[in-house]
Amino acid sequence: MSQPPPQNQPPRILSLALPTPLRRRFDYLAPANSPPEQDQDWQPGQLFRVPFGNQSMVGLLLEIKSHTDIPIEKLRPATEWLGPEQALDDEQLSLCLWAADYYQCPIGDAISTALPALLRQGQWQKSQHEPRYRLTTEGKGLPEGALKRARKQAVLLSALQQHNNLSRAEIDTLEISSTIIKALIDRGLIETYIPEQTKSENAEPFCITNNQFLKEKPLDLNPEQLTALQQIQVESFATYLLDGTTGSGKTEIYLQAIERCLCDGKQALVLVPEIGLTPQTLSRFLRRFNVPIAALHSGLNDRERLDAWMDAKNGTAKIIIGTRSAIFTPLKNPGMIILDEEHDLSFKQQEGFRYSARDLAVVRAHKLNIPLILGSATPSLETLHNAQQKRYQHLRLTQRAGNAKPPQIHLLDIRGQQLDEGLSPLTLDSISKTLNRNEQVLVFLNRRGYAPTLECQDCGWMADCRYCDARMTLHQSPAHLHCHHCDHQRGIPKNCPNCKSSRLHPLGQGTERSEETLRQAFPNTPVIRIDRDATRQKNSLNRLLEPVHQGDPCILIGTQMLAKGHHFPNVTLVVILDADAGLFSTDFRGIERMGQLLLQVAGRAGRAEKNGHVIVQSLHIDHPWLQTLTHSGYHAMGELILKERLKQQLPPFRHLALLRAESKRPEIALEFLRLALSLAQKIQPSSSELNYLGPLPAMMEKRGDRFRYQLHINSNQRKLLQTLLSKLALELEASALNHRVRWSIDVDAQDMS
DNA sequence: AGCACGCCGACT
DNA sequence: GTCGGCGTGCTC
Repeated sequence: MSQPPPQNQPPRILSLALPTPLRRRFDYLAPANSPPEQDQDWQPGQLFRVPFGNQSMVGLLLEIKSHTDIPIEKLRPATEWLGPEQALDDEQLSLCLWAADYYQCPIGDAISTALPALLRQGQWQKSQHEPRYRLTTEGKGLPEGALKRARKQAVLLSALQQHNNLSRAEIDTLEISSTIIKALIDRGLIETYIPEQTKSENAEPFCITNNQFLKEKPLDLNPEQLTALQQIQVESFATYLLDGTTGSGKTEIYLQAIERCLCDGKQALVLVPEIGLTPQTLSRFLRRFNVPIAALHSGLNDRERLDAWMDAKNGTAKIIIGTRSAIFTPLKNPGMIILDEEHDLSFKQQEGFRYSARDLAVVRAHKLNIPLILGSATPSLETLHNAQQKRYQHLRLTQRAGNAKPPQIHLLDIRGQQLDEGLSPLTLDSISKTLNRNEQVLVFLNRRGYAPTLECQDCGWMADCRYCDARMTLHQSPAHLHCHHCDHQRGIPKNCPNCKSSRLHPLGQGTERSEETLRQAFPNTPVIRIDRDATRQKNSLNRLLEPVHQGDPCILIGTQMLAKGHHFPNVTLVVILDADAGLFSTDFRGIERMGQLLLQVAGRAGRAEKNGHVIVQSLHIDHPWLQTLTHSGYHAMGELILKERLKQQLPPFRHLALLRAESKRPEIALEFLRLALSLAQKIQPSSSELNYLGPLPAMMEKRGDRFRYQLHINSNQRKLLQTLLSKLALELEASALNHRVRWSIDVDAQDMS
């Protein structure tokens, strides 16, 4: 096919990214006995199998070079070229390289995050139409522990219960032979099927409009929505902040913007927070559009994920909906990126490759020259600041769609009040009145378990975690003490370990306890608890919420799981039990978080025709931020906090990176950070442009039996910070302490804990 | 990260 | 006498 390469050409050296935490690229010679003309087809983004130490790995080609700094005798030939298909196209690769550089992460880590697991292992084979195995209805109805005597059959059944469906190759990894499979098929417990592509629900288009992509008529927009939609230019890059209160119809604007994108023959990439990708969210897209939609959610197995990825890559899928990592999805005809609830913390990965999908969305949209829409009712201060600086176009929606009015927020002073297990008499009275009107109540308490701790009433002892600087939470069902920071669990002591007293009592309120109290106070009303413990089983959230959607009077009690994405049209009263938790946080973002959470929860009230009320119980109702938030709204509070941040030179006015270190031995972690500081000072002495703070203990110094410290590095120039961090990371990696501590760099850290 | 090599305690 | 603890060093 191509010309043979000229003679006497210097050796071609393959520079690869490998899945190791080393901040290096690895150079290899061409695979032995590869036909010489083949290297004409080699391109960055392709995969090669290579020997690494005494193991074999799949690496991604970054560059073909004729020269290397590594002594030539150390180079080993690659084992095998895995073919002309690019695992990452040029655009994705450049995004990964940018991100690895910006977030100070080894290139291999970044690429591993961007690739579906099967690709990472070099398993390309497309299996879109390969048959898969799944349980039949009969197989699903089988009680646990059935088939005791047929061990292998039981293994396959439980694997299918866990993964929904498996391919032949996946079954083979369980070392299960085809006779076993056949036996189960013969017994009618499992069956094969050909997986279909994700299609829109019931394929016949409704076609009310003359638009072939729609099967449902778009909703009418109010003037505000119309203005916002008209300002969104689909032809070129711009970032839009779609800033609208809960229920103001942001989703409808997304849908109509996507419609324009589809008409241009382009794809839309939609990112939602981790908990946001509920079946309801997805079904709204499926109802509206008559095009293939790929959903990248956590329930997919490796094969399904790869298939969805391939659909996006070859352009079959027109709309791609996914969570954080979906920002790396390949797009054949990219037309638009939408990122909903942009303030949500789940867009920032908190470990390993600590990227922000929101910030990468800006970078990617810019490179692709396509629009990006960031949506939120409570935008992060970074984003508000960018909007103020005119880097983002600020589109405001202030009216609620339909006739819904914004909920009224009442601050309720609970100082000196006789509380019934955390509920004030006035609160109980309001709940009662609401229920009598046949309406529903939502009680928000961001603390699961029965009580935050167990206390001895004689000597003051409290149930501390052995491994953390924290109290163990008391749980009632099942009864145990549980550390929410390290997952350590133990039984509940009968007597105080300190003074042997038997007067051990729960201290404070958790959702379990509030549930109990509310049940006692309102014995004739269903009380439904929603938190991680109550919704552990698959689909239990939907099952629990079913009666709520029926609309009959009930009380919902739960954690922040209730704050996101749900619509409860008949909830007219929201009670926030403990608003003070975020008020005095040591994290400078604590107050911003509290405001967001409070408004997100408040937004659940009164979404239909009925007016909503919000009661915020607080010991500090005079607190200026709480006052501003409730009387003047989120944006006024945002302005206030931004002024404070400017004064203190905190983000978004300065860029902040954290160097974290942890070790079982505190002195080693501290020693590491002191070394880091002295190395850093040599590279970039402190000045007004860039300075250091620390080493400081983390907010929770000991966690999971490790002592944690951090060095804060902040700068007014992103470039300066980045250059310093790159050099520093290399020196730290080469240092003798490298392996003796767990350390990481967190650029634009969101969670300082 | 893995994985090897290497030098000191409690076990068949 | 060995198994195995984790300190140290290397991976193109």
